[in-house]
Amino acid sequence: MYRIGELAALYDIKADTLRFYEKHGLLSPSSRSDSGYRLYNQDDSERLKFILRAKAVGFSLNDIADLLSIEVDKSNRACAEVKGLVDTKLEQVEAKLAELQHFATSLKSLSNTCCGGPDSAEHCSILEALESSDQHIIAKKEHHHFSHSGHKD
Amino acid sequence: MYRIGELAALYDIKADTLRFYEKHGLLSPSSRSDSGYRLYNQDDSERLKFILRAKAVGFSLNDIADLLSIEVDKSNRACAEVKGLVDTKLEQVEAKLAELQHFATSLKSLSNTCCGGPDSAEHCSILEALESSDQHIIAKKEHHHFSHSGHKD
DNA sequence: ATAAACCTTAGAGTTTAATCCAAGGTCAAG
DNA sequence: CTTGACCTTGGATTAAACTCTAAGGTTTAT
Repeated sequence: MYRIGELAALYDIKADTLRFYEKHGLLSPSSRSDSGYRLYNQDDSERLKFILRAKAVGFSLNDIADLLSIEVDKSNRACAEVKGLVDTKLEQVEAKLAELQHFATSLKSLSNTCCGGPDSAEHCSILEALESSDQHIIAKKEHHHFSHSGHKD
Repeated sequence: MYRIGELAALYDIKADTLRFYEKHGLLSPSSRSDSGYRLYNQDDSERLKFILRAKAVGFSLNDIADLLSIEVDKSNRACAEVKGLVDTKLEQVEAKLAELQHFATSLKSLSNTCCGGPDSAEHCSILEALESSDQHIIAKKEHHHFSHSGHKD
C-alpha cells in the first residue's frame, strides 16, 4: 500500500495530481487508513500507469476516462470501440498538426525575409507582411471539408 | 465609421471578440457615439486586420500585443526585435509540432495493430499496449536539451 | 408608439490539467 | 511533548481566447 506522496513519487507526479485525478473519476485509492489517509494498492498503481501511458500518446483526461470505462469491462466491449477512440484522436492530432505546420511555414517565410538587424523597423518586411498580408509570405488557411465538429467558431 | 457589429461582420468575428480585444488592450475604437456606442474608423479596421493576420500565423494575443507595440513605434524599434518574436514563436511551434508528431506516430501504431472488429476487447492490442507499454507501439518521449522554459510538467 | 435589432455594462462560464493555499489533523523521532 | 514531514478538505488561481448572461438603453422602420 502506498500513501499519496509515495505513489506520486513513484511516477514523478505531484500528490495534487492524484487528488485531481480522483476528483475527476480517473483513479480512486482502494482504501483509506483509520485517520483518513488515501491508500493505493498495486491495482491502483497499474491503473495510474495506464493513465500516464494514455496521456503519453496524446489522450486527454476525458478520453482516458472513456478508455478506462472500456478497460474495466473489456469482455463486454468491442475492439471497434477502442480503435474508434484511437482513430478519432489521431484525426484530431493530425488536424492540429496541419495547423501548426501552416504556422511554421508562414513563420519561416517571415523570418527569412527579415534582416533581423539593429536598424529601425520602419521598413521591416515582417511588419509589412502583417500589414498587407503578402501572399508570398503568409500562407492562406485551407478550408477543410470534413464537417464533423472539432471547431469552436 | 463602423459600429461594433458592422466591423465584426466585416471580418467574420463576433462583437464579443472585439470587446474582448479592447479589454485586453489590443484594439480600442477611436471614438464613441453620443449614446456610447463604439465607433471604429479605417485605422482601427487596419489594426484589426493586423491582429487577425498575426493570429493566422500562430501568434497568441499576448504576442500580438508585443508586435503592436513595436508596430506603432516602428522607427524607434529594431528589426531584430520583430524577428526575435517570430523566431521565438517558430521554436514554440516546432516544439509542439514534435510532440504532436510523436502522438501521431504512436496513435498510428496503436491503430494498425488493432483489428477494430465487433468482437470482445478482451485481447485488444491497444488496451494491452496501454497496460504494458509495448516499446514497439508506444514511442518513448525524447528528452530535449534546450532548457529555456516552454514546458509545463 | 412600439417592436426588432442593435448597443451598453459587469461579471460568470467554458476548456484543460493541474497547482497552490489555508487551516487543520496525523505520525515518527528524539 | 514537541518538531517536522506528511496528510486532510474546500476552494481559488493559472493560461488562452473567447462566449454568454442579465438587465437595461438606442435606433430604425412601420
